[in-house]
Amino acid sequence: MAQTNRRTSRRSIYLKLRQMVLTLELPPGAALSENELAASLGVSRTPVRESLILLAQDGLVQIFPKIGSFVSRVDPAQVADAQFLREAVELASLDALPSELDASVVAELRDNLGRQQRTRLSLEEFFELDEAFHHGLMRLGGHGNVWTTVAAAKGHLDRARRLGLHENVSPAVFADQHQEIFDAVVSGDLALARTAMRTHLRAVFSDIERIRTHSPELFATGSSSVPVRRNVVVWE
Amino acid sequence: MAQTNRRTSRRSIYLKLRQMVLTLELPPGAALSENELAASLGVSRTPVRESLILLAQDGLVQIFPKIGSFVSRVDPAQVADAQFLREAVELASLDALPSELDASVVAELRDNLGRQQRTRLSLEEFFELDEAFHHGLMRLGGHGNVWTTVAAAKGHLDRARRLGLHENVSPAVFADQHQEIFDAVVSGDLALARTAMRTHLRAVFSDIERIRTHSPELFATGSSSVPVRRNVVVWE
DNA sequence: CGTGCAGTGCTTGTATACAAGCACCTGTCG
DNA sequence: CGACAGGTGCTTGTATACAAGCACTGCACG
Repeated sequence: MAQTNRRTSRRSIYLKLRQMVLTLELPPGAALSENELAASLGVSRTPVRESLILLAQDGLVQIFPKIGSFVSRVDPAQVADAQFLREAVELASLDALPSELDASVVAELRDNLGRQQRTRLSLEEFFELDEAFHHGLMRLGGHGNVWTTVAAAKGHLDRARRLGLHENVSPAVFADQHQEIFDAVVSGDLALARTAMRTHLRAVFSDIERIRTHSPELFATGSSSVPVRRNVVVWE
Repeated sequence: MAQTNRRTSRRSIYLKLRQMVLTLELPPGAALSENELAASLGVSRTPVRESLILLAQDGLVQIFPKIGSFVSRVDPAQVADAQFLREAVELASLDALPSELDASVVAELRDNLGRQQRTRLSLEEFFELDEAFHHGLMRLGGHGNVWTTVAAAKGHLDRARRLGLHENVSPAVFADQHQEIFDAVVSGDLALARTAMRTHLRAVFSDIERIRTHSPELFATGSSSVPVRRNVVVWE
């Protein structure tokens, strides 16, 4: 979707920061100083600032003029919105599956599922496979590009999911659900595929409330977002 | 969705330019010079530039480093993507309608439909009512916030629609379809509502190919987007 | 006449300087 | 001892200067 594949420092910084936010390396609520980021990245404020503006439009960062920029807390309402959007789009994509599936994509998905079953799998590796799997399913329906929009809108959902998997749930459960969806798709059983997909997506979603009770400080509390100035560190 | 309600010149410029692009006041392919815009708006390049970056992420502007920025041509593929996303989300929203509808929203929609039937209605007025109508329907299903995401993603679709209505199609047809959807919703006939909605959205969509044959220069041609430097005007 | 090549003027990308404002800290005064 | 006022250091917003590069123009040369 994004048109600038040109390599500019703004783009690389944007991707880097976005990755750090989504992986919780930059946790919700963390303060982001344009000056600090610029210094640590070895560039000026300009590209850093422009990256933060993009992240703010993604809803991953909140910018308070003259106060500061912060990694946005996970907003349960936005998580629910992202879930609704994702379910609507992915189910509709299943309905749009052609009778003859693209063999290369099917093979790719099969390979992907094999990797998901590996025992030694880091969280990040699993998420990467998960993303590729769902994206691949939408490509089968001919709407691979729409995944970009869904992916952009589900930032909050992704962070909540990572919180969930940080706890104790094994990715194996989700891997099995992926396999079930895939089997239904290749066998042409659309009704089963829809049911399996819906079950899968909602299983992912249901974990969030549990996490919220565990780590309420990572979630937004209603509408009163409280920006907290980072303590000034004095060196002497 | 956007978090900065603070009044900054960047935000106002962004909204203004976005409006101008969506209303075709800035036609597809038009060159956007940061310097010219800054001069005409009476500000520096910085806020203008940041606005263009936001518009680029929306897919409404293409920025070619060291070459120029241009209002993106209407990409039929992106139009189709937006159509798919919109249909998926709006139909899913109908499925999520509660048994008891919010009376105030229903009244608002009824009033909206009344205005749509007025004879003397400018194109912009109709589009505003159309937006509010579809947004209201999603609010009935409890997913009003998702409309923001859909609205952001359907920039290409909106411009194509405007091109379509610029020709000769009367908004009255669409107004009647809106009425049909609304009647089905309030009567609780979900199946009819779904059918009517799908018919409506696809009717809107079907016009695009016709427009494309009329004004091919407004559409993107495959992948080879050709940025054309604006002729230099010499004053002497 | 055709071709190549430097000049010129625009473009966006980046860096830096200045402006405006919030929050905390601290000293002073009641 | 408490409260208020101003200093201080950070924040982001905006303006400006410089850097790098593309594309066209027009002249020179074969």
